[in-house]
Amino acid sequence: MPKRIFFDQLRDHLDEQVTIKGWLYAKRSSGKLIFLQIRDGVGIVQCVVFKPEVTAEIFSLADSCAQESSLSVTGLVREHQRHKGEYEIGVLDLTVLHRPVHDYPISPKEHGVDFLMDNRHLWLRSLRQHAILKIRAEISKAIRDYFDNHGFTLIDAPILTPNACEGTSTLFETDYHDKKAYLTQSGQLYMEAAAAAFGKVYCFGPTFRAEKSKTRRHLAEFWMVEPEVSFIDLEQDIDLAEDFIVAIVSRVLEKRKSELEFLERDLSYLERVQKPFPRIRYGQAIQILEQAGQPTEYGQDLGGDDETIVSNHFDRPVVVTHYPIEQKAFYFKRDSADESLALNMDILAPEGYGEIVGGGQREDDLARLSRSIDQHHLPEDAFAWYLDLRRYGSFPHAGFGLGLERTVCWICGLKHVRETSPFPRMLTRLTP
RNA sequence: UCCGGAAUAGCUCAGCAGGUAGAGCGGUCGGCUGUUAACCGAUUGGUCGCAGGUUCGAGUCCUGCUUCCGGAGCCA
Repeated sequence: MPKRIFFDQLRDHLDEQVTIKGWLYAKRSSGKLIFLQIRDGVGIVQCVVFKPEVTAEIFSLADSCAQESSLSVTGLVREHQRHKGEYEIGVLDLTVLHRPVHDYPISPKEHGVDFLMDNRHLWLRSLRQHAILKIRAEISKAIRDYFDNHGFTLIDAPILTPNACEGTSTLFETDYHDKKAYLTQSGQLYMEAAAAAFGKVYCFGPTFRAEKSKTRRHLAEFWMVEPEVSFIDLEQDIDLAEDFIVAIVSRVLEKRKSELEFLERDLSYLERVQKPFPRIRYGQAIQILEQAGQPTEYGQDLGGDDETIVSNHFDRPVVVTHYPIEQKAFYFKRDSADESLALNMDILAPEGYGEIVGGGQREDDLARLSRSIDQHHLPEDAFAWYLDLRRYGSFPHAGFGLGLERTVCWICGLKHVRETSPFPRMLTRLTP
């Protein structure tokens, strides 16, 4: 039997006999011809069974295969008769490795979201999900490559934590040898410790939010990358985030263009993602909202609609800085020019995709940080180790967090983050 | 938690003013030598989400519940 090859190797085996293994994606037949669309995890190839070219047994075997049967096919690689540059296989031999015990639930026609999510383990086999998750994998790799190539050290943050990192969101509670523990919602505080040890660090892993959020932008479990850099200020933090986002987008455009095109993504939006990003202050965002006839009171946080209006004013991601300090988490440093403002920044993705980055400069003064913990009604003893970072060689530092799924959602141009995760965990879904 | 919407065949849906349930797809059988969500013919398929109520009669009207969807708040 000829060597088994994958579909991206077909061009190297033109006019040769090969064996491929995969699953039957679709079948069309026409009397003496059967077209088997077979997926092998890499791609899809058309296998043509022509009655005069195979035994009667092979022909009826091909005719009897149901969707998602696993198959081994041996045949001749040739150019597709209708589509130049594509390859097909003229079948000579066929083995059915497994026949589905029931009809495959996902037909080529339309399905509802709930049904598809119930069948997420099978839905992953579809071309659309394949394209999205290939892009997700590319973005994950681009994230690692960017930081690894810029002098950062990967420091894995713990998943199980004793207390809230930020104290605002609800946490998933679990039992830890008769004590309470919580699933992390951010690795940031640990990254601050690591930044003092390694200078430039990042963590990249799953985080958890138990909020009762039920929107297109929320998951209960999502991946976040959080760089933290010693001796930089807010401006340099924004420079980093900007350079980083441009790098990710250009990598996907370079490596996953065919997937983006399959998803019918308008690439011009992504090609416009170049430095510099517009930078506005929270106060200016409020003005934009007023002019747009969507007045938001100064001091209020920007809602989802507000973010969309603001981001629609620009053709690329927009950086919004200097929010009122009361709105932000306890660890942000105040602006020395106006103590009511935080040295923070959010980056809003274009086209209404909302906040993909949140970050800023951290409070590095022991007394001020201690007071802030107090003002936020947080237990100071839980943050004793964190305050130590301000006791022993305190240093200005800044960082940010970027949500992987929201970034994938934006780059792919999807309507909902649930398709960006292989097995999304949401308010109403823990399975499969 | 709040506001809005939905639940009918395996899937996606239709079912008007209450009168005993329908299409497409899928499955099955048959036809076709180039199909691309193939096509053509036949066929299979239902506790109308659950529990009450109104009525001679409820998929349809009313009440409660459940589940899901969209959004708000919160956030990445």
